[in-house]
This record gives sequence, C-alpha cells and structure tokens, in this order.
Amino acid sequence: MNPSHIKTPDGIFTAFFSERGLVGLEFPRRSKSAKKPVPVQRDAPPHLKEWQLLTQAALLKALAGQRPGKLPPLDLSAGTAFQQSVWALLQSIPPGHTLSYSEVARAIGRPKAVRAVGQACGANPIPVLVPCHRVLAAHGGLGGFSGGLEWKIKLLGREKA
DNA sequence: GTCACCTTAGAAG
DNA sequence: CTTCTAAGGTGAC
Repeated sequence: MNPSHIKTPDGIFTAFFSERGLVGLEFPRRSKSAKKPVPVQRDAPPHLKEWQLLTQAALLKALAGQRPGKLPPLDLSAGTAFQQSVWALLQSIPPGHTLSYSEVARAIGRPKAVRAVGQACGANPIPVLVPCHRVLAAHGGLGGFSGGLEWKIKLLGREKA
C-alpha cells in the first residue's frame, strides 16, 4: 500500500492509498508506535498529497463530531457488494444520529441480514470517515467495536448522540 | 462442510 | 426477566 501519517488531537492515524483512492485507515497504535520503516513502496498515486490533506481535514472534523465535508475518493473495491452498500449507507448518517443494526439491514434491502451488517461494520477498512460507530444495538446498547469500544463511545459523545 | 462474528425478534420457562 | 433458537453474509479452518 502506501502508509501516510495523519496527525490529529487524538493521535497519529495511518492512512493507506491505492491509485484509486483511500483504501484504509488505522487508529493510533497506542501500545507500540514502533512499527514500520515502511517497506518499499511502489505505487505513488498522482494525487497522493492532495488526498492526504483531504483525509486529514475530514478526519479532524469527524473526530470533532462534525460532518467530514469533502472527502478524498474512497477505494472500497476490496469489499463485497453487500459490504459496500452497508458502508455507503453509513456515510449518509449525519453526526449525532444513530441506527440499529436491524435498521441498517432493512435500509439496504436485507431485513434479515442483521448479523451480516455487524460483520460488514467490523470489516470496515475506514473507521471514523465511514461511521461504523453510529450503528448501535437495538435497545440502545453499544454492541461491539473491533477498533476498541472506547473510540465508539468517545466519538458518539462528541456528536452528542 | 463447520464455526464464529460489532445482532435480533420471538417463543418458552 | 432470563434463556434459547433460528436466521444472513463472509472468511478462516
């Protein structure tokens, strides 16, 4: 890929870009930040620098509980059709609003695929910008969160959800 | 083929 | 209220 550091008040995120756009985003590694000398990179997207700036700007706003605004192109080609429809729907959820897994399932035309939705959210490669944290369990329960439940709580709190 | 997963509605005890 | 079950999509084994 193409790891790029994105500085935010919450730490340094790492973004990955393909020639098509943003393909992944990682939360700050709290324990060991010691990671990569960055293996040799081959592809350098033509708009890399521009995308990095857009990603940082969008991330800062999203972390502050605001609409991310202009986003760099997202390359979600790694996901299945089902996952992409879920992720697309999540991006349409405004800050401060939340949906339950069942509502998301219904919204994409698969009312019985509630668990699959959970699976799709967990497989989301771009947390925060693709707000998987705005999906709660049916009775207001938080449900789980692979990136760490604390992020889910922190983000929702800032959005006053 | 089987199992586990960021789930949930419904039926039974 | 608690416990159990079935059901959807997907990837690991």
